[in-house]
This record gives sequence, C-alpha cells and structure tokens, in this order.
Amino acid sequence: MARNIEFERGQVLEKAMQAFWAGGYNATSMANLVEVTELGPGSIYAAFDSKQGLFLATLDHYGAHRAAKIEQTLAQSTTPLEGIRKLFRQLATDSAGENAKLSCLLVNTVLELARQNETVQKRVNHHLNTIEALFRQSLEAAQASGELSAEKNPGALAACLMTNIWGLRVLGATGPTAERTQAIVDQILSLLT
Amino acid sequence: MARNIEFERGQVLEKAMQAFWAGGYNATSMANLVEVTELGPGSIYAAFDSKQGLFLATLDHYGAHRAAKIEQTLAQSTTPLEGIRKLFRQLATDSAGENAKLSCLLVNTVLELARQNETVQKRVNHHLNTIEALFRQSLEAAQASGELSAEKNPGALAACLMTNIWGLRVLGATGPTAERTQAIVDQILSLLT
DNA sequence: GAAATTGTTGAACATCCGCTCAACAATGAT
DNA sequence: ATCATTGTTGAGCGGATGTTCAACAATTTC
Repeated sequence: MARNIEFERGQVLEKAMQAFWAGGYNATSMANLVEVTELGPGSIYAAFDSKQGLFLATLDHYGAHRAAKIEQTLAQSTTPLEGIRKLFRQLATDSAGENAKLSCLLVNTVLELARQNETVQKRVNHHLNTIEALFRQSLEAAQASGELSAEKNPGALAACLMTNIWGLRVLGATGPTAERTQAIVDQILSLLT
Repeated sequence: MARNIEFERGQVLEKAMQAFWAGGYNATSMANLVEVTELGPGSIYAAFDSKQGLFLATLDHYGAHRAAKIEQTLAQSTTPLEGIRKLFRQLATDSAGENAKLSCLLVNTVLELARQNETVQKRVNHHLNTIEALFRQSLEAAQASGELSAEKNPGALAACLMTNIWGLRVLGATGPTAERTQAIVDQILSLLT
C-alpha cells in the first residue's frame, strides 16, 4: 500500500459545511475552504474533485444529519402529531434565535444553486423528499390511530408542511421576533386539526 | 447644462433585474450587466455607484412592480378573500410553470444576500412588509364584512400567508408538478375558512 | 464659436478566482 | 534497504472579477 490519509472526512465535511452554510456557495472561496478545513488545495481536490464536489458532499452530510434528527424527534414523541408539533415549535424558536440567519443549507441551495444546476437540484430534492416522507409516515400513523381526521390527505398535508418549513426558513433569515414566529407556527399547526 | 443621459433608467433597471433574477447576485458579473444593459461600465458606475447600488435599485424596481400587481389583483376581485384566493391559485400555476425556477427576486435575495448584508436586508424587508400590509388590509376588510370569521387574527394570518408565499417560491424552484402545487395551495387556503 | 459642464467609452488595473502539478513525505511490499 | 504507491504541500497558472479614469462626445451658456 502507501501513505494514509491524514484527515478525518467527517470533520472536514463538517467544517466545509459550516462555511458553505454561513456564506453560500458562490461567496465561499476555495481559499476560505482551505483555511477552515486546514487542508491544502491539492488534498481537497484529490478527495472531492472540485469545489462543487466538496459542496455536494457537504450537502449529503447536512441532509443525512438533518433527516436523522427529525426522525429521532418524531420517534421519541408520545404521538405522531405531537412529534410534528414539537418540530414546528422548535422551528419557531430557532427562527427567532441567533442562528436563524443561517436558515437551512438545503433551502439556501435550492434558491442559489439548484435553480440553475441540475446535478445540485437532484441531490437537494433527494434530501428534501427523504424528510417529506418522514412527515407523511407520521401523518399516516396519526390517521391510522385516529389522532388525525380521516378526511385529511396525508400526502398533501406533508407537502404543505414542507412548504411551510421552507417559508419559516426564509422568515428566519429576515430577522423576525419570537412573537411573530410563534404566531405563524400556531397558524400552521391549525392545519392538523 | 451639459450632455443628456442617453439611456432610460426604467429599461436599464428592467434588464439588470432580469439578469439578477435569473442568475442571483454573486453569479451575475459586471460583464453580464454591461452586456444586457448595453451601457459601458462607466455609465453604470456613474448612475448607480457600484454593482450593489445597481442591485438595490433593481430590488426597488422589482418590489414596486410586484406590490402594484398584488394591489391591483386584490382591488379588482369581487371580495377580499376571493382576491387572496386568486393570488394563491395563480401562485400555484406559476410555481409549476416554465418560469417557476426564477422564484421571486426578493425571496432569492433574502437567502443569498440579506442574511449577510444589513443594507440589503432592510431594503428587502421593506418591500416584503409592504406586501404583507396589503394582505392584512384585505383580511381586515374581509373580517369587517363578515367574510372572514371574527375569531381569526388578521395580523397573524397575513404573516402566515407571507410565509406560505415564500415556501411556494422555494417549492417552485424545486421543479414540482402542477398537481403538487395545487394540492398545497388548497391546504393553505383552508386556513381562511 | 469658445468655454464649461456633463455623459459615454473602453482599455487597463489590482485582486481574487478555481484549479494544477512538480516536488516531497510517508507507508507497505519485497 | 529499495522501490512502488499514495498523500501532502504550496507556489503559481490562466482567466474572471469589480472598478477606475483619461480621452472623447454632446449639450448649454455666454
């Protein structure tokens, strides 16, 4: 064999992700990425091919982490709908917090990059669809147990909840008050009753 | 006096706006703007100070045009709620159309630029607040006429509608089907009943 | 028509961009 | 110990970036 890789892929992805998340794709330069990852340009290109390759890897890192967190919250709740309510109340808090301006890397990427780049589009959509499926499963479970009215459409409701999450991410970036974010989430959650 | 300006400000702003709208701020270069506006770099800098100055002017152009369109649609409708429904049904159609990927310049700007730039943030928020006020006025009018339940909160509802518009703009950029966008809008409009 | 003022032009500037590659370092096989 | 293989390093590449400015053009004043 030969020389071993010195860096840990997960740590590099985490640092690159935070840079892209805070600055966006275009405004984050390779020089920035070299600085935060503490890798040489050559090592980055050997491992990820290009700036876009590194970005796609950070998208996967972010998407997997985010879906796991949502799945965990839904699984740990007393009932399916309670899990969804908990997620949206957390979103209300986060969207008025100090990290609200970060928004969500997936949503930021939809508007900055995925609109123009089919490769990025497919990758982002895959992660968004994974999350939407978690909501749909919870809504179907709620319907099966009678917690959600049989007249509701779980698929349409899940799609609508995703749209509202995206809207809340934009809202967070506008710098809203906590009262505002909570009033909006209260309206959204009334869709479940 | 002296030599007159040769270009029409409105036409230049329209062309620059379309470039920024389609490409985003960072990915639209001064070379692009020189090409689409058919002005020399010097003329652009004399009229708008900088790339950011031109961008802020296009934001105002876009915001004013957008608010006027919404105000007109609301004013021409038979009832206040019918106006809001019409706007959202149009949004469902547009978000599945060929121009859906453009999204909305204001929303795109919130996530790409306003997160990091206070000047841009204030300008975008001003235009968004203007539009939100139109919705709130329509909801208050609907409540006054009995079309909207007295138990509803027009302010919170207007804020929630804005959040949903932003979500629909993100949705449009993901390339959804017409069935999907209409199912989501149907859910949103159920908030009004 | 000369002077003063303002608008237009486009070449050029310093800087930054994403990316490459030759030189060197570390590891395992023989 | 030598060699083959792979990882790291960082100076440097060609090109793009936002911006400037001296030269020129048009218009008004006197």
